Amino acid sequence: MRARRSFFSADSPALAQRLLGATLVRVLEGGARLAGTIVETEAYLGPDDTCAHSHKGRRTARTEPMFARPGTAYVYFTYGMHHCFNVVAGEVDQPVAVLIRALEPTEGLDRMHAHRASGKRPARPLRDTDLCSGPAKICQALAIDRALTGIDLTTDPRLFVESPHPGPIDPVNLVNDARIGVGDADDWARAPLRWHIAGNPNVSLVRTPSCGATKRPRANRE
DNA sequence: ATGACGATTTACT
DNA sequence: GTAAATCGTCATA
Repeated sequence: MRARRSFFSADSPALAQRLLGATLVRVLEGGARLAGTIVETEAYLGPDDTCAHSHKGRRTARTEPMFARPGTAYVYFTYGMHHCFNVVAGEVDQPVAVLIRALEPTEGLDRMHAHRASGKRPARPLRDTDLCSGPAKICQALAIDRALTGIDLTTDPRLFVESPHPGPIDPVNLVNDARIGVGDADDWARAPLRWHIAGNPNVSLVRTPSCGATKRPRANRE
C-alpha cells in the first residue's frame, strides 16, 4: 500500500527505521515499474546537525525541498556526477530528511542493469547486489535525478514508497552505526544515525566490530 | 566573478 | 590502500 502523509510525519531517526523493509517504486515514462526493498538509511537532523545540508538553517534553491511537507523528495547532485535521493521527514519548515542508501532490487532488474551499465566500457556484468548498494547507485539504477526533487511522494505517479510488508522490521534485526561519508570531525559525524538490515548483502558498507573499519559486505565481494 | 568542496563510485598501484 | 572523475552550489569578494 502506498505510504501516505502520516507515514512520513515523524522525526528523521524514526522515519529512517520505519522505511527499512518498505519498497521504493519508480515508474518510468512508458509505464515500466522499477522497485526495491529499502535496506539501508541515514537520518539528517536539521540546523544543529553539522553534517546536514540544512546545517544552520541553510535554505537555498537546492535545500528548499527539505523545508517542505514530510513525504517530499529531496534529490541533490554531488561530486559533479552523482545524484542522491532523500525522503523529507518532520513537519513543514523543519529541514530534516532520510537519505536512502541501499535497496534490494525486486522489480525491473534488467532495466536497472541497463541504467547502471550505460556509458561504460564493456565490463563484466554487475551482480544484482551491486545494482543499488549505495545512494548514487540507486539514483542511477532507478533513473532518479534533480527533475524529481521537490515532488510529493504521496501523490506523484513517478516515484513513491509502499509500506513495509508484512510489517516493520523487528529492531533486533537492525544494525545502527555512524553515517557514511561525513568524516569524524565532531559528535554529529560520529552519531549513530545510520541503520541497515543485518546481514543484507545489498548494503553499501559494513563496519567490522573490532576496528570500526568500513568494508564491502562479504556477499558483495569476489 | 572566483575558488573550494562535496551525504560517491570506480579503477588502479 | 590511494586517486581520479567532474561540475553545481555556496561563501566570499
